[in-house]
Amino acid sequence: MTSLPSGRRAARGPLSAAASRRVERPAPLRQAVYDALLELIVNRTLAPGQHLVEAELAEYLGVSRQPVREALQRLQTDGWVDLRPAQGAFVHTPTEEEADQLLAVRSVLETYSAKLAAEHATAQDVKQLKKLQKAGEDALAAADVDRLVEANANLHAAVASIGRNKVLSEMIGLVDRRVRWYYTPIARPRSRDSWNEHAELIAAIADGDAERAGEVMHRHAEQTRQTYHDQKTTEGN
Amino acid sequence: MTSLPSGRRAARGPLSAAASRRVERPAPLRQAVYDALLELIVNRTLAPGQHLVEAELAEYLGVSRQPVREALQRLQTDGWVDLRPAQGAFVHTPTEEEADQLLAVRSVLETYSAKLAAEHATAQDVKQLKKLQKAGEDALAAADVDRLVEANANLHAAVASIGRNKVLSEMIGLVDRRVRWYYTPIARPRSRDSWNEHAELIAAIADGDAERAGEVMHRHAEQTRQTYHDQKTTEGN
DNA sequence: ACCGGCAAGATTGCATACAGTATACGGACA
DNA sequence: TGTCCGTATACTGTATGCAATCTTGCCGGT
Repeated sequence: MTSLPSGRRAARGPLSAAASRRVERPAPLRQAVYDALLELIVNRTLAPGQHLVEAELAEYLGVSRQPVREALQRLQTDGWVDLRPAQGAFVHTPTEEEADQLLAVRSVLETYSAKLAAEHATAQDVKQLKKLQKAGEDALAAADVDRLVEANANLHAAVASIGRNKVLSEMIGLVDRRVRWYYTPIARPRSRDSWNEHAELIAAIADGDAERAGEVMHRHAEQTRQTYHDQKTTEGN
Repeated sequence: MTSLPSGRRAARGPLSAAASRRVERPAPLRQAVYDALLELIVNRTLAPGQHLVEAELAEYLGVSRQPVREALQRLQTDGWVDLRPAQGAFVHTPTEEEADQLLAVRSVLETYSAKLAAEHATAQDVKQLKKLQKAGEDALAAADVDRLVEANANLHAAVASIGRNKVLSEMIGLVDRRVRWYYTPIARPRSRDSWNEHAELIAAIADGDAERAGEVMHRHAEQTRQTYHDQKTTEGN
């Protein structure tokens, strides 16, 4: 793949097949570049610490330096790259300290998110959660790690969105993605426990029991944090 | 003021006066532009909803469109402007809903921050907090609103920084600034109460009592939230 | 052999130029 | 008179160009 799907000039057929009701502003290239680069970072094609040269990325993606610059700057504010003045962009290198801080913040945010979810969840919402839970169970049974990771992310995102606090769920989205990036390379041993906790969580939300939902989520998050920490400290053996 | 202090080409005297030990990379223009624009937004020179034309801002600030664009994009991710594709930037218009969501998130984050502060505070830290508290009391006595607002922000920032969680304190910084922007235009009647709560908070932190510090901060934040809400609902009278 | 200075190449940061889209205005037609 | 359509203008999005700066490697001195 050497260039982006240039959706920019996508010829919109004249009312073709009742498609695209919405006005559909052409998404700026920088967004596509942002997504592409983030993907490359997350899947470690671009390694932590690596120097990202604007011109190279531009050529690789088939665009000019401009959108690349803009994407890199947003990647910086979102914590994925470090931008050193007059030196350029470097893929952010996670430290243990930072990972722990992120896990702590996530724990706090998601605990609150779970409480809100319990307060706001409709029958519809609960149904959706159970569906996501099942997807996770299936992935677990199939031992499909990729699907499991995705199901996990989806479930947490769903809980956040049920809380009806956009600011909160966007924040959780950002933090969560970074945490997973740090966490992924490490063995992920407690899947079974984790999904049991999810079941508990959903039950609490279904009951509208905010206190319990918060408590379960807190335990869940701290469990993860503990696991991460244990992994790290026994790593050198 | 029509142009930025062009620190870029600042002639660095050859080892002049032992100044600048640190390498001191020249701060990119976009950062100066970001600061300038944010100031203009916060002090309402640029009103919510206003269309920000890149060329105008560029001329006003004495730079090209490029750094302005980059600043605007970061202002977007930080929630100060909305960037509509092919239409440009508009100063973000706060909604009541969003304000409440931000207040809720801030409450959660600062509660945690207070707990951390209580766990980590050194004698030095406590001394600093008391100094900030005194600054606030002075401003209160002098009925100096500007200084009071600043003292308030400083105190909260100090508490956050004591917690030794950078991720957390940066987040609080962003959220807090936005909340203050929304909140400021509204009458700020509970200054006295607020600073009494600060005193309680500092006492709890000094005792290293995380539970109590968290509880006080939570009460403090929810109090503010309630005040905001009351103001809003009685506004039309 | 090691250190400091110097020059060449590489890369960023900023400015300018160009292309494409959205909005506003005005005239033709019902 | 009101509405629709076409054109003109304004502004954004992207590309390219230029100057300043950082980095690297080489050379001379010690």
